[in-house]
Amino acid sequence: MPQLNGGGGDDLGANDEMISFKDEGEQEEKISENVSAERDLDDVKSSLVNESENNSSSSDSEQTERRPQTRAESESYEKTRDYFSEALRRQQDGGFFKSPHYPGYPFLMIPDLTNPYLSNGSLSPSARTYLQMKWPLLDVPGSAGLKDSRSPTPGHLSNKVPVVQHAHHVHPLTPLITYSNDHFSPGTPPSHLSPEILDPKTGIPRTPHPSELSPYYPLSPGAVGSIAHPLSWLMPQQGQHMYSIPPGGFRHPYPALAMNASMSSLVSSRFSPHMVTPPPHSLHQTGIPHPAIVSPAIKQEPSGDNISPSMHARKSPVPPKKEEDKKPHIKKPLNAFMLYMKEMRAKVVAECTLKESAAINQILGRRWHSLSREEQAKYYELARKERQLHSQLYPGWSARDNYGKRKKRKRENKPDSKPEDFSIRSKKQCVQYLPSEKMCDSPASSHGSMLDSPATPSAALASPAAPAATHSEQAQPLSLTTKPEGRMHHHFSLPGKASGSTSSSSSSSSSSSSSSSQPSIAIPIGTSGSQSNAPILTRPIPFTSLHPSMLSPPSPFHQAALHSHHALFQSQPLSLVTKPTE
DNA sequence: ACACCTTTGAAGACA
DNA sequence: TGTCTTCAAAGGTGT
Repeated sequence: MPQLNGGGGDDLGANDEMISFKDEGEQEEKISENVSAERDLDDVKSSLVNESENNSSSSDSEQTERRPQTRAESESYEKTRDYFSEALRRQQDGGFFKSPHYPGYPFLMIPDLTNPYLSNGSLSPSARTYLQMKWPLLDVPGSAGLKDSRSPTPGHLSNKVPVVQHAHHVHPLTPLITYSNDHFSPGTPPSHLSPEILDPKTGIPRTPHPSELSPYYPLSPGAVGSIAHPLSWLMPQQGQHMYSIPPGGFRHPYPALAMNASMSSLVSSRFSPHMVTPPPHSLHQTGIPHPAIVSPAIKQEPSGDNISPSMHARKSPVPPKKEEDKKPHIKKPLNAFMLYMKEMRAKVVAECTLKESAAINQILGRRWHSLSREEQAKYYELARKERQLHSQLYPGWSARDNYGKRKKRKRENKPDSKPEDFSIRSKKQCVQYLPSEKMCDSPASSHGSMLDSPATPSAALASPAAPAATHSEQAQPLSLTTKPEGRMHHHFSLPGKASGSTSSSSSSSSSSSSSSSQPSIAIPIGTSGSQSNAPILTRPIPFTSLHPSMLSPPSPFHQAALHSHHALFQSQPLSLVTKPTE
């Protein structure tokens, strides 16, 4: 990731981005994790699909739409996918995208001007903010989705549908690749089969000029050709928009909303006339708003966003005069973790039966730490671009503008906070949020601040300074096992109430309300100290988690120990604490 | 209806 | 400068 910083004049504060350090052992552990987890995950996914078929029609259609219907199809699909994956690799090697900084992002996002900035995924497909260009022929299952696109599937009408993905050869970012096939209109040629884009004026397919790929970002020129579009990250995977817009569309009350030529050309160049319907609210290209804009009226009102684009077209929006008075809510640009979270949420949801975002986020946080530095760097870079784009769109915007927009987030003064508690900082609480019955992964110990890295992600990559910390435990294969096994004796099995001592001591009683009903084993381990929330382990505690080496860069000795330790735990698939061993 | 929960990171506020 | 707070996403849960 040489372009991460490169002194490229990033004036957006990207230089202070931190990347959690992961030692080398984690890489191979991750590989092992993926390999070992894939089988289990596939099984679980299958079961999840079966469940979902009975549970939710939307989920059903989503799942069936993306998954092979039969075993024969599945096998064929697997083979085909492998084949194309290989082809993809060759293609990448061939330099189709030269020196891909983001080998996992072989897609282009197509903004959809129809209704690009609705706030949630409960929208029709046309409301998608960006469509994704996929690698040619890579997206085999997508064709299935494509053929079904004629009938609006609930899959893109709801963002709550877990999207099952195959774990094989799945880059952490691939959800973005596979999710939006059905957003190509039925009559549209399979745009994703070709990297070419359509001229917005003529509609003639043409090959995108490299300069068009990312004219937003003058910096990191090396990434321009490889990163499809920074705005692609504004397009969540489940038909959800990263930002919202007022139902009446944007009227760019702020001069900042007027995009400069390069921006508009970039956006417009992404559009296929087949895919873009006339803007229902006379949205000019130069008026393309950043989806961060959210009308205060609808910001907290998902239902209000569910107005279909057609409705927008039909009924005249709210008198613009009124909205001019209101200052639209410009959301903060997403940070790296948020980008990661948006992307991986569906996958985690699909892998687990968890639905609660709090629990999912714990898993995501853990996975975030288990990411390799390179992988994290991608998100840091994209977050940086996100911020830059945001700043370009809204030069005068400040995060302070959003202060107070939310109603009282946290209880500032927790009456029960104990002085000796490591949760002195009131921000976070040590709560084992994951229901023990459904736990598919234990939350990560939060040691982000502990993993202080050099000033830039790239620097972080070059000179890891973070401790080995709990990554050995973090990199445990994601297991969805729900039945206790013999391995259980490896960890500090405690009665379910044992967590009470931990959570009660480190968290407010109120905060544990959601998890109190399902007590899970929570064992605090060595904490970062700088991070407020105490890590809760619900797995066998790796000795490295407690080892002093976690507080310092691993020495070769420690690395060797870690490796052996990793091997040990790799041979033992993560046993989840599903119920107290009693 | 709305806040909470949970995660990390960015940015602002404040001492 | 360092610490703390707020917000960004998400969606189930609780009030």
